[in-house]
Amino acid sequence: MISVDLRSHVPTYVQIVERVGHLVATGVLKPGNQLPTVRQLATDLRVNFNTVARAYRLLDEAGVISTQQGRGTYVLEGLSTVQAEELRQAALEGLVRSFLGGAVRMAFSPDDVESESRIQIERWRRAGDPPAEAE
Amino acid sequence: MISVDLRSHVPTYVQIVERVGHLVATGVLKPGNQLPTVRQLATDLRVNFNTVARAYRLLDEAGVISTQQGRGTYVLEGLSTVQAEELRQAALEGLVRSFLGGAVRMAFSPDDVESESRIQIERWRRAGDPPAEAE
Amino acid sequence: MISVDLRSHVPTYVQIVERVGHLVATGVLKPGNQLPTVRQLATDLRVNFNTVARAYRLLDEAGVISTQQGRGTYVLEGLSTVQAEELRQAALEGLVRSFLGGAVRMAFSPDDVESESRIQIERWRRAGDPPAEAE
Amino acid sequence: MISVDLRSHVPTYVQIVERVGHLVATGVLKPGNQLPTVRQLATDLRVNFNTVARAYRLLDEAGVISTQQGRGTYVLEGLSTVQAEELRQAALEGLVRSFLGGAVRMAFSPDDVESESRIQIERWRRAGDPPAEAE
DNA sequence: GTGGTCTAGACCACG
DNA sequence: GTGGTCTAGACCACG
Repeated sequence: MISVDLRSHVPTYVQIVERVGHLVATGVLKPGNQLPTVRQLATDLRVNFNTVARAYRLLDEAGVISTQQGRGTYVLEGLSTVQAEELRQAALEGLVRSFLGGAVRMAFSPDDVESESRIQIERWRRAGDPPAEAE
Repeated sequence: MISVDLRSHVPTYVQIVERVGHLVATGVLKPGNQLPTVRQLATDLRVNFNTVARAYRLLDEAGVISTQQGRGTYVLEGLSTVQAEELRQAALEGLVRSFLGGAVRMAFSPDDVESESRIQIERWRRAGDPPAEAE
Repeated sequence: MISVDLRSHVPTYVQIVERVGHLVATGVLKPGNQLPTVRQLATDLRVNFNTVARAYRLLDEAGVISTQQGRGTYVLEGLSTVQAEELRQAALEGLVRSFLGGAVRMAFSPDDVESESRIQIERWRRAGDPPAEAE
Repeated sequence: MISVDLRSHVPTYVQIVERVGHLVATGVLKPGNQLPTVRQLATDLRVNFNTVARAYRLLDEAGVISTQQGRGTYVLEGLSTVQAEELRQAALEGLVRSFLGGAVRMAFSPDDVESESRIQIERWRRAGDPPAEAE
């Protein structure tokens, strides 16, 4: 259910945060559900347990999950669907902002950006996957 | 003419590449024009010598400028408007790809992405500037 | 009569020690009274058997209760009101010491600490409950 | 200027966060000042550099310092004395809240707590140091 | 069994 | 030179 791409330049622990955050936000993981243990997920993903622990710690600080010493890690009860949706929306807005920030620094116009985005999103829709990122 | 924001999380050398690339692409820097020396620009921007050197090396490899040992650095003569436009287009495509890659990792749908992009680009068009990136 | 908050960051076994110690100190549990068995209390509180066992062991070591193999666990006969008060006093002193230790590590002055304590204790007196701890 | 107690049960990285936060809050470290490098401070404190890095990361997330890849770590320019004071005040309030929370769980009265606090703070004032925490 | 802290050390990105 | 990421593994606290 959770997978990471070790060759990506996005740190492994960030990928885990994104994946788990997504599963919670979309309701695949429901409030109260136990997450895989730190060591179990580390084994599954073939990464070090510290890497998973770091991701879980960030998710805990973000109020998405609740870590209980010696008992395990659980999706936070208090997180309503509304809140989950808000987290997701905030993440999307941040993503777009940082994208447009890069475009502005390179002096692209809104028209440039809109047209190229339209093309690639359309390709993504058809292919089921977006064009691969350059290495 | 070239400025960088040291507090930004975008690496300094990337900012320099973007700025110079932009100045060339928009014709502010014309073929044959001499760029400031690495040492001069490093002093002006108050950044490390190696940082500017790395940016110039990347621009050289991209065929935007030509570094001539002992003579200085020049905007490439041979760079036609067409080529400049191609470089610019490639940069834009890369930007969009990396944006969509992030969206996929967080499992947003093409619709999600399209609608949020549309909103923020529209805001950018009206304001002249896009929403600020988070710190 | 005994309850714990699993979401609190205070370890479960510490909460049990505190609760039982309190019930004894205030005379709700009197010398000779039998405590629930480890297994019974663990079931009631929905916590691990070992957690209750650890709490009972600490209470035993502190001379508050007496665990008699195969017979059950009892509030100590020999515990006079005076002794109970001494235990209570020792607990309070430990609490204050650890509080002031934290303040010193963060370099607060006695004046800082005294004034903030005064404010919150006053609020507690009026409200019947002190300000909630952060999650 | 920064010291830690490796025998304390308070994690080393938390102690570093507290110390540095304090130095900033009291103006000993001023906005723009560079902090010791991660590796340097680790050597000085005789702890692993990862432990220091973790503390710096937390301070960065808290908006106290600014970490600049390859350049070093600096006290954040934007942090006004007012903000620093607010951070400090919030820390003190949290400390007192968690102290009173413990007292309530053990069923002490406001009077109990006030009187014991008064005694130990007075001792601290006279001795220059508060009573040592139990091991 | 489950998570937390810490170390020693490799390798990398940025300057 | 400076910070970041990751690993392998020890040892601990809590359950």
